[in-house]
Amino acid sequence: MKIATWNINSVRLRIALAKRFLKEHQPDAIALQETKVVNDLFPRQAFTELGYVHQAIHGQKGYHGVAILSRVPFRETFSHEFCSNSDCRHIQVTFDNGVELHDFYVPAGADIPDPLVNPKFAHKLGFLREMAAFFETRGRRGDPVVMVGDLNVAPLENDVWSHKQLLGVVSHTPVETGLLAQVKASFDWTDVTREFVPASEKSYSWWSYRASDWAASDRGRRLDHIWVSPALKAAVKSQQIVKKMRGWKLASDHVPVVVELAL
DNA sequence: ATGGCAGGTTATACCTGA
Repeated sequence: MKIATWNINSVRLRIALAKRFLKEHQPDAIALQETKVVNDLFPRQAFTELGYVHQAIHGQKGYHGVAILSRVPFRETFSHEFCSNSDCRHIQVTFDNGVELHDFYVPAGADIPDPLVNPKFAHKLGFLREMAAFFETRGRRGDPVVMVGDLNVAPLENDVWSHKQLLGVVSHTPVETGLLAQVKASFDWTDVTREFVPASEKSYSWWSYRASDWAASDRGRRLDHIWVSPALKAAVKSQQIVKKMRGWKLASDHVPVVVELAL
């Protein structure tokens, strides 16, 4: 079973890129973030035509929005509301093979890394705390569960282009990476990418639009993650961060991450 | 150290992203 995650930064604007990616990589399911569209206007047909006929969509106007598009059936969909906020930032499905997939879009947190003066940063920290509580409360750690999404935190030193220069920058501050570690511990998650890419090696999934030459400056961050529960750790066969897509015309600033599971 | 871009919106400037 192949699962992909991608912050698509507007599903309507990037439908051609989505088609190209799906044809090339043939995932069984793709989890999207930042779809930026209400459910009624979601381009369902484009995905249906490619075989992704099972669709769990949770969107809102203009911002955020998540969706899971799948070629394999799922029997259940659910969205949990975090921080008593109706933002569309989570959706989960349970496939007929028993695998439960969670798709998250964690708040970015804006610029100032101080929850006392920046309510968006406070929201981000609260969201991460609730994620940890959500999985602690869920229990049943023996279940086959996959958690993917734009977590908006680059946890390790080599998940950013300069650890020292980004320690005070939102996405890599100690309070954020500390909380993400708590989320990871809440379900004994395995960070799939780092099972294959050594911690000593740089790894990014996002490059800013603001660089004049994203590839030359290569100031990236690894914000997009695939985690698996202990029951699935042995089933992980490969992972790929599809870096070349950052260079496609009209690219998202995030690229997809793909995991292959022997299921 | 800084500035740099992109997407959406009852738009044509402003908010958000990270």
